[in-house]
Amino acid sequence: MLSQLAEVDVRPWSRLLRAVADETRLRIVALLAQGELCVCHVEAALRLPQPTVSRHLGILRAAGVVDARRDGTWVYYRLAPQPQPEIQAVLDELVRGFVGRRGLKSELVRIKKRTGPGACD
Amino acid sequence: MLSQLAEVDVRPWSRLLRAVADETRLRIVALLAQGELCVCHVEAALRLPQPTVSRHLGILRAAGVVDARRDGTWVYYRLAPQPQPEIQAVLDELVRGFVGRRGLKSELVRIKKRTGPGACD
DNA sequence: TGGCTATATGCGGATATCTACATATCGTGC
DNA sequence: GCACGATATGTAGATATCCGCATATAGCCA
Repeated sequence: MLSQLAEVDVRPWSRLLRAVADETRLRIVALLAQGELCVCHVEAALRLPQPTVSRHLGILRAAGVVDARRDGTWVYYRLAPQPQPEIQAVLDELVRGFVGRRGLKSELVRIKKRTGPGACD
Repeated sequence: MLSQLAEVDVRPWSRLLRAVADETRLRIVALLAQGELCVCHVEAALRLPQPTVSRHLGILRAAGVVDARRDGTWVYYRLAPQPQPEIQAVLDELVRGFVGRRGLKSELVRIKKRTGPGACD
C-alpha cells in the first residue's frame, strides 16, 4: 500500500501560494485588501506599465485570488472569496498583515481622485 | 513625493510564500506540521530521492521556514517560529489546514518505526 | 462608422526554478 | 586512519516565470 502522505493534495494551496508569492502581486493584494480597484488605479499606485499590471491581475484571477467586474471601459478587481475555508483563512491572515498600514488607504483615496473613474467629481 | 504604496515592504511575505509555494515543499511543511522529522523520514514519506529532499529542506531553511538540528549523523527539521507575528499567523493558518489529516500522523508513526533513528527499538 | 480610452494578449529574451545524477562532506564506530 | 551511513552540494538540462514592447480587443461617444 502506498503512503497516504504522497496523496495529500496540496495543489489548492499551491495554486494560491504560487499566485501570491510574487512581490508585485503581493503589492496588488495589499492594495485590493483596502477595497475594490480598477486597473488604472493599481497602475498608478504601483507605477508599473499597464500591460504588466494587467498580466499580474490575470494571473491572480486565473488562480482565483481575485474577481473582476467590468463597468464600461473600466474593469474592477477585488479579492475573491475562497471556496475552501482553510484557504480563505490563509488569505485572510495574509491580508490582515497588509490592511491598516499607515498611508495606504489615504494614498489610494488620493489616487482615485486623480485617476480613472470618479476622478474630478 | 513618491507613492507610499510602492514602499510597502512585501519582501518578508514574499520570502515565506515563495518558499512554500512549491508542491513538494508544501508536502514537507504538512509533514513537519505533525512534528519534528529527520531527512530520511521525509524521504521515506514522500518517496523522493534524498538529494531532492535535502535541497527542498535547504530552501525552506534558507527562507526561515524550518530549523535544523543535528543529532549524530541525523539532521532533524522542524517548523521554525517566525520573527514577525503577521507572518507567523499566515504560517499557522497554512499549517492548520494540514494537521489533523486522516492517516497523516499514523503513517508517520509507521515510517518512524521502519526507517532512521529509533527504528527497530 | 471612426476615433479615443481602458484593458488584454502575443511574443521575445533574460532569468529563475526544478529535477536527476554524481560527488563531496560530516559524524560514527571499528 | 578507514569504512560506512546520513546529509549536503556541484552541475547540467528541461521547464517555468518575469518583463518590455508592440499590438489586439472591448466599450464609449461623436
